[in-house]
Amino acid sequence: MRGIDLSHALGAIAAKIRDMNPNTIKVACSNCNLRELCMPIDLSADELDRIDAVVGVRRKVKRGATLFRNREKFTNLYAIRTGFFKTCLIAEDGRDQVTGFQMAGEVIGLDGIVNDRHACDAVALEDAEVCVMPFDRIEELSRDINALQHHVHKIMSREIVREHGVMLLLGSMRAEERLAAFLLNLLQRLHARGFSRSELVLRMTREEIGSYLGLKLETVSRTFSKLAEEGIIEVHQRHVHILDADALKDIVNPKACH
Amino acid sequence: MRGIDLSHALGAIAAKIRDMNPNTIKVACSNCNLRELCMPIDLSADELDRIDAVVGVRRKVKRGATLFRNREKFTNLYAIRTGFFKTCLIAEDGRDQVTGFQMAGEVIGLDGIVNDRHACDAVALEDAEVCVMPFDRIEELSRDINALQHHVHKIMSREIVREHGVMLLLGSMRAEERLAAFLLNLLQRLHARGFSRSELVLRMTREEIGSYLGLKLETVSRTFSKLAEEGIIEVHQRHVHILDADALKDIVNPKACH
DNA sequence: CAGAATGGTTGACACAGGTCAAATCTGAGC
DNA sequence: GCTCAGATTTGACCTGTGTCAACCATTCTG
Repeated sequence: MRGIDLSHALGAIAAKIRDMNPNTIKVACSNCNLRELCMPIDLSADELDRIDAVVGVRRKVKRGATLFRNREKFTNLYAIRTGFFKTCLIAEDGRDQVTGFQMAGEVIGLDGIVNDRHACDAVALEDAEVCVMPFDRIEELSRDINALQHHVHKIMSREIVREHGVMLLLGSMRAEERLAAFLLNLLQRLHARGFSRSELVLRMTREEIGSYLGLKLETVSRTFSKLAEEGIIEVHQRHVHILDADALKDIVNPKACH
Repeated sequence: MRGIDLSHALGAIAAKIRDMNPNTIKVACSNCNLRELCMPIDLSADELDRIDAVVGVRRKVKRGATLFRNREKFTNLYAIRTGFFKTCLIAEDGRDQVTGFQMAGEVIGLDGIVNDRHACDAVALEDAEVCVMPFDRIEELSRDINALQHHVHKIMSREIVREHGVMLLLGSMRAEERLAAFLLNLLQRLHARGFSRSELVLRMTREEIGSYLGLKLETVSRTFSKLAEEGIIEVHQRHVHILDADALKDIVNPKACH
């Protein structure tokens, strides 16, 4: 199959570029969940090459542009290389619900598999680059490579579990708890990527945070101010400094005695 | 492998029993989503047999009993044969969030794949019977049978999309809209199983509905009463009669002019 | 069949968060 | 550097749900 050889070659070139650029290496490998899709643990060099070939093609997405849209034909999953996305559902009556924020190393597009059409919009919140992974090629390869097969399943299962958590948040938490849980979640994911555990820059507006958390933007703003007054965080626009992470955890989980 | 032969034999016996009992046939096949897992379209007789073998073992779950519990080791997916389940998440501080209700033909347990432990409790809301499907056997078989592989992916993707919908509901709808959406969703699923489009029996308490919808039980009760006053439904305990389905749709989606 | 337990309904009232509005801040583009 | 649309903050007020409590209905149990 020429297609495979071609993308294999592209993969090899990409690997060379990665070797030359420390930042890219970091995102693509050791500090990156992406590894879970294209490099499950215990992979032979050959298997790794074949997976790399699938992940060969890249695509840039400008801030504000969509990676895919609701109802669009589904063909690819996307692994985020750099940048930050939101996924959102727009109801017929115009209501717009942010269903998630995705950062480097995360996989986006799983919603499209059921009906062969995407079921939400994916919008870049800053200039981004993604690895395009044709889903039929993933299915093909995961028939051969057990570890890949299982990792695809894990990624989907993880998304299901994540959404359970969001349902708990939306269904039973108050505004302050929601925002605290949101911040802790972002911090944890950013920290896993080598960023500070106490400092973060929000890539989204108050309105987008509010949509995700089931709150109005004014409530989000007020809640930020309240947490700041209490000395738990410092907020300067989209820059947030965590002063007391334990206090945040206490807010989310009142009973826990750390 | 003796295990396969044994469960294959069990599968054959089960098939006979199915042939003898019209009700069971109905659930297992034509009117059942379960078909999507154990019988993707376009399957050879041989493939079908092999899949049947995986789905061989059954398990009964009494009303109120759990099929699996949070943190329990994950080994199986379960296809519901008969009965009705809820899945719920119990936070450390005791908050309890119902994340879904599942009925005959639906698959339960996908949350366990990521961490090899279940991430929620599955409780039977009425006496139930499930098909036990060892997940490693499913993975094994889906390497061979492309249609099965794709159907597993679809089932997981469907769950992700369903949860997106719940997020929209929890994040941006008012009590009346939530309840209307909930009723319409149940009706649609029941109708797909051959039940009336205008009549249903709730298997869960007001509190469980409330937990799922992010409302308190009193609000659920009041909202039922309100819809009844408006002549849209009739409620007698857990029996609900839909008098005006269009009105329900209007409530969920105000702008739509049907 | 009585009594208890569970589930459901309804009312009165409180409050978290929504709504509306005004003022300020900010950064992208010119 | 200036400008303007968009983002954020804050205040005042309103409303939909939550909370608490009393009561009713149903089913379970001995």
